[in-house]
Amino acid sequence: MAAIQALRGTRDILPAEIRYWQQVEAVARDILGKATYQEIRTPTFEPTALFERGIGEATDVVGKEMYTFKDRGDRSLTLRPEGTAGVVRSFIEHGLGTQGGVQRLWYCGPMFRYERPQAGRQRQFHQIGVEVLGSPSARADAEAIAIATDILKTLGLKTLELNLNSIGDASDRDRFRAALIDYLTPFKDKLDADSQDRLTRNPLRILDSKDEGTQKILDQAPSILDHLSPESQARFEQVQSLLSALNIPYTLNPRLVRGLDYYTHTVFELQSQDLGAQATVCAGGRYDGLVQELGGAATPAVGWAIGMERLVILLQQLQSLPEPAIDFYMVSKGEPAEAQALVLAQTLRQAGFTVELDMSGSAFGKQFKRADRSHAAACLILGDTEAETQTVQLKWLDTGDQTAIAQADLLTMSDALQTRLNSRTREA
RNA sequence: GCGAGCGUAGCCAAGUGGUUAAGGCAGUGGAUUGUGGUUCCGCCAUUCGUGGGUUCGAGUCCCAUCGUUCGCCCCA
Repeated sequence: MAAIQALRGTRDILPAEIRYWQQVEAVARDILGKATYQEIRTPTFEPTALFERGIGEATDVVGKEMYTFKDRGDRSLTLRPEGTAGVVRSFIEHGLGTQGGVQRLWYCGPMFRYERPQAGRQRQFHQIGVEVLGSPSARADAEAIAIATDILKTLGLKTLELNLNSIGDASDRDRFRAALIDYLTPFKDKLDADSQDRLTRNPLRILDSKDEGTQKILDQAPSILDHLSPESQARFEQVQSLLSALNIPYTLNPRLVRGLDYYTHTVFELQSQDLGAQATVCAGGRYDGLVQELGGAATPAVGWAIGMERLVILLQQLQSLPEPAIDFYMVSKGEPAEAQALVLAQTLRQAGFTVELDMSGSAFGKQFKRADRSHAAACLILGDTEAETQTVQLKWLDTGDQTAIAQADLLTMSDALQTRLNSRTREA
């Protein structure tokens, strides 16, 4: 019978890889905690209407990438394709904005989009993201970006490029859209097919077309930055000067536009040269209209999301994380000894040591071979003789030193054992 | 959704239509019946993602299907 395999676009994260995920989560948790961001967990499925209204019905994500289905109560559900809509729904539903002040929230978890899988792009993928709700200040944009770069830099990524743009507010964009259409229409026949199609549907998206011919035409196109209102422009300049004050280098990219409808003003992407076509590791921006769009009080907000799979790919290129260290490898043979070894292993674990118990029942020689391969600091050995005398042999694997210890004394020696273990770690 | 490449063991692979499917790593048994790292010997794919077809003969050619990789699209 054929074995059942993981679905297309889904994958298992095996123990050898999970260490990287845990490292990312630990670093993010620490940095976000220090900036007083609080974790929030929202459901992985939501009413379909939430994403249709939040992300925009005309977007590709909503139009052709959502996992949407009817449940047994005939409700239309969708597996979340991104994190922001759910967090905003929760923010409104629980009145998190009514306490005044700014809500700094972060989340992590799986997202779902029905796309053709590629390296760094799965159908179930994972994001870690933040949402800052309630501040219109440019400082909120700069703080959010600073925290993202801080997390990535702490993880060891030094070569990411920060692309920055402002797409202004709705009326800025209306004016720009008209100017862009005026400019592009005479060139319509020379644009690539996708861009021709977008000229009426979503002309801003033409700006980030990868087609060379289209890019050439765009060289002379009007820039969004020339169509910002004085207020939007001042706001964007403030974001830039704050980033400079934070010593965060960035590249102005007037052609950076986002595929989700809710963005306003600041948009940004952090990209790597080492990921192929899926280069964006972290992206986000301001979304001042979304809370109101979803039925809440008008609330300015900014956020971003990191693609975990892409980040982990980069980390694996960068460094190899060691296997977790084992303090003691428990070798035992013979029925009473094996029982005592189990009890002793539990006692040591409760005292804080990491103990691997060999349950193979194979010859001592084999068990020592495995002990060696486990890179444990020391072996604890129990055979018939030790079982009878209630002792245990302690053998340090680096020097080969071996001494007999009464089982009852092992815990009272734990400080000395810990000292010896620590000195070994320092040498290694 | 579109285009192209690739699927041989847990991993890396050789194999270019001719009969027993190299090799390495890992694993495992023994030399070594209570003491590791080296070494030596043995075992480890009735079968090449799956299903059809062509052929006297298919891992090798053809078709379909599934998976994967790269690009487009999209996006984190």
